[in-house]
Amino acid sequence: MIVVDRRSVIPVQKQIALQVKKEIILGKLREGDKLPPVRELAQRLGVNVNTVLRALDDLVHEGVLDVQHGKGYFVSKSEILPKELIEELEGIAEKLKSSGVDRSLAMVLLMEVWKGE
Amino acid sequence: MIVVDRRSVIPVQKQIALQVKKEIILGKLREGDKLPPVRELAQRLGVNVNTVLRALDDLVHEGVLDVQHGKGYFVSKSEILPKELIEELEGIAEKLKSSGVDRSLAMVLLMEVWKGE
DNA sequence: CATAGTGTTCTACTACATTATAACACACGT
DNA sequence: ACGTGTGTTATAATGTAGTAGAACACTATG
Repeated sequence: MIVVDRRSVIPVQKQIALQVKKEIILGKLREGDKLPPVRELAQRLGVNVNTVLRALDDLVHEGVLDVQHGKGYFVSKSEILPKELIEELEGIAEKLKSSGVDRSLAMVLLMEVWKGE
Repeated sequence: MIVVDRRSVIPVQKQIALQVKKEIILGKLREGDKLPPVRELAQRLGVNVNTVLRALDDLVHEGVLDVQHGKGYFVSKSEILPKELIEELEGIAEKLKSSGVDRSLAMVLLMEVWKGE
């Protein structure tokens, strides 16, 4: 399920790109799958077609999607994340919330601990 | 250590606010501690004074900081995060990286798993 | 070859984060 | 009372994300 949060500080364009990648890594979108038409996506998300277009173009440049003029956007590669990792993440999310950490702060902490790359 | 990433899609203003909160929750800034002068912070971070000011004002409104005209900004409340949680986060960060997940995608996954709030 | 479904490009407009610069206001030590 | 260090406010200029709307181009199907 792809959604955008208009209150977020993260540009809608980036949110869409990241959400598509998320769907892929969670295995909900698989190699070869066709994405909905850009106009439909735009309407569903309540954003402009151009915004969707720019998001998907970024993913094409990254090699995640594949586009065919007149046909549509397709998933070109998919690496699925182990389910255990997701569960582990869920556990940590709960603990952080219990400690009074909110979404944004959780992200910063994860980044603080990321190091490298 | 507070830093801003100019390439990030997250507004500098927000980055600064989040970084200060991070320093507090990690225990590096404690209740009553005085922050560096806004001009000094601005120079150190390579941003404009106004930007620092807006970031800190947000934190004042949140009740995290306390400001005294002519004196400075002070930490007004501090809740420190358990060290085990940090270590747990570090562990999962490593695993995610091994699975080819990058910074941005890691954030999206964390948010996906967050639910509620 | 006509039509419907798709992606593509362009231009104009708006909103907002950020910068730059300056002037103003409060606190404290001398 | 002054000067230095601090926060505060205001204005103008710039850059980028996002919107809106239209026209264009490719693909498949009948």
